[in-house]
Amino acid sequence: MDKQCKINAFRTGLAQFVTFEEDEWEILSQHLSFSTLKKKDHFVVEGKVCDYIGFIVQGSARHYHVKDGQEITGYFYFENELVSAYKSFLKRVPSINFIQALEKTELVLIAYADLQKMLNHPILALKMERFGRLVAEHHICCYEDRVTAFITQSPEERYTMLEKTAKDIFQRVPQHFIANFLGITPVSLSRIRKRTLLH
Amino acid sequence: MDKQCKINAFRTGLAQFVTFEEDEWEILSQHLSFSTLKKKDHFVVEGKVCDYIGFIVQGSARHYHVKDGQEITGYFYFENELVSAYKSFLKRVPSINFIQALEKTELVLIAYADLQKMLNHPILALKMERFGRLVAEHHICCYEDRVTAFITQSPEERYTMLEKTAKDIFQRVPQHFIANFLGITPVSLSRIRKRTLLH
DNA sequence: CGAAAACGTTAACAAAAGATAAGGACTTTA
DNA sequence: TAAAGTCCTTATCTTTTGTTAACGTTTTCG
Repeated sequence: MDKQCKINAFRTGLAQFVTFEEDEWEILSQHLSFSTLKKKDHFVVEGKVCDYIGFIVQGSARHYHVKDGQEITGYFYFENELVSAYKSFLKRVPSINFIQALEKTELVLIAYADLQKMLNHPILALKMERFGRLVAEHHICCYEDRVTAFITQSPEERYTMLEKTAKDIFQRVPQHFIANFLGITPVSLSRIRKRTLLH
Repeated sequence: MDKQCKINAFRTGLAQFVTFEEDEWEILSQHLSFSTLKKKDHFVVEGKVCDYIGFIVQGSARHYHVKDGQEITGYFYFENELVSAYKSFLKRVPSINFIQALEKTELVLIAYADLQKMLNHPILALKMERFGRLVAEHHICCYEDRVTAFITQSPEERYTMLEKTAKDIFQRVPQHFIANFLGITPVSLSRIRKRTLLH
C-alpha cells in the first residue's frame, strides 16, 4: 500500500474530528510516518513508553495485559480508528500493556515529539489542540459506556449487547479474546453462548 | 461560602491543568456561575441534557444509574475535582444517569454555552482548547485504569486495591455505594470484607 | 422525642463463574 | 504431509456471587 493512499485515508478519517485546510495539511503531513505490522507484531510492549499514536488504515489490533503469565485482552482496534497506549503516550510513563496486530496492519503514525511540535506551531496550534481535545472527548464517551456496562450489566447482558451492536467482531476476532474483553473466561463465554441460543 | 473564596479555589484547582494569566482570568471568571447543592440534590437527572461542568469546592457527589428500579452507583466526586455527565454534556444528548450530592456541596459552574463562547473567544481560545484537551486526557487515564481493573482483577482484588489507594472513601461513602462502584452487590462486599480480615 | 428509614451483617439457597482437563476440528508451519 | 499449535466445546468440581430475608444498630426527620 503506497503512502499517498494511506495519507488520504488518514485525512478522511480525521474529518470526523477536524478538517484541515490545504496549508495546514501541508505542514501536518510532513510530521507523519508510516508503518506496516505483520500479524502478531507489537505496536507497544509492556515496560516501554508508547511513542506513537497510530491510525489504522487497514487491519486490526488488540490491547492486552499479561497477568500471572496469562494474556488478557482488553480492547480491539479496527480500520479508521486511532490506536495508542494513551496513558503511556500522554504521561510518558512505561506502558502496562501490549498492543499487537491481529493481522497484517497498515498504519499512519504521529510521533509524540512531532505532536508536541505541532501543538506549538503558530499556524497549527489551535487546530491541533482542538483535534486532541475532540479525540480525547470521543474516547471519554466510549469509556463511559464501557464502565457503565461493567457496573450495570451481567456478563450475559454484556455478551448479548455486543452481539447486537458489533456482531462482525465475532467473525474477526478469536472468541477467547472477546471473552476477556467482556470480563469473563473463555469457558464462561462458551457457556453463555450455548445458554442464550436456547433462549 | 462567598464567591471570591470559591473562585480562588477554582483557580487553584485548574492549575493542575493550565494556568491562566490575569487578563485571561478576567474574561474567564465572567463566565462562571455558582451553586450550592443540599444533600441529595441532583446535579443532573436521567433524561435531561447536562448543561454544566462543575468544580467541587467543598462536598462530594455520586454518579448513579437506575436499572429495574434499583440505583447503581458508578462513581464518586470529591473536592477539587470536576463533575459532569460528560457524554451528555459534550454530545448534547440526554443523560442516562443521575449525579447527586452526597452532602452539602459547593460548586463553581461553567455552562455549556459559556464554554463554547470561550472556545471561540480570540484571546481565550487556545488556552481553553488546551484546558479541555488536558482535562479530557486526564479522564482517559483514569478510565483506562478503571477498565483495566474490571478486566484483570477479581472483585476481591478490586476491593483490596481500593482499600489500599483510597482508604478514606470508606469513611465518607456508604458501603453499599462502594459495592456498586466495585461492580458487586452490597452483600458480596460485606462477605469480602469479612473474608479479607481473616487474611 | 419517637417513628421511619437507612445501613451493615449474616444466613440459606440458587445461579453463575472460575479452574482444570479432555477431546475434536481446524490452521499453521517446518 | 505430518506434527505442532490454536481454538472452541464440554464435563466435572470448586468457589464465588446473586437473591432474599431477617436482625440489630444507627441515622434521619417530622
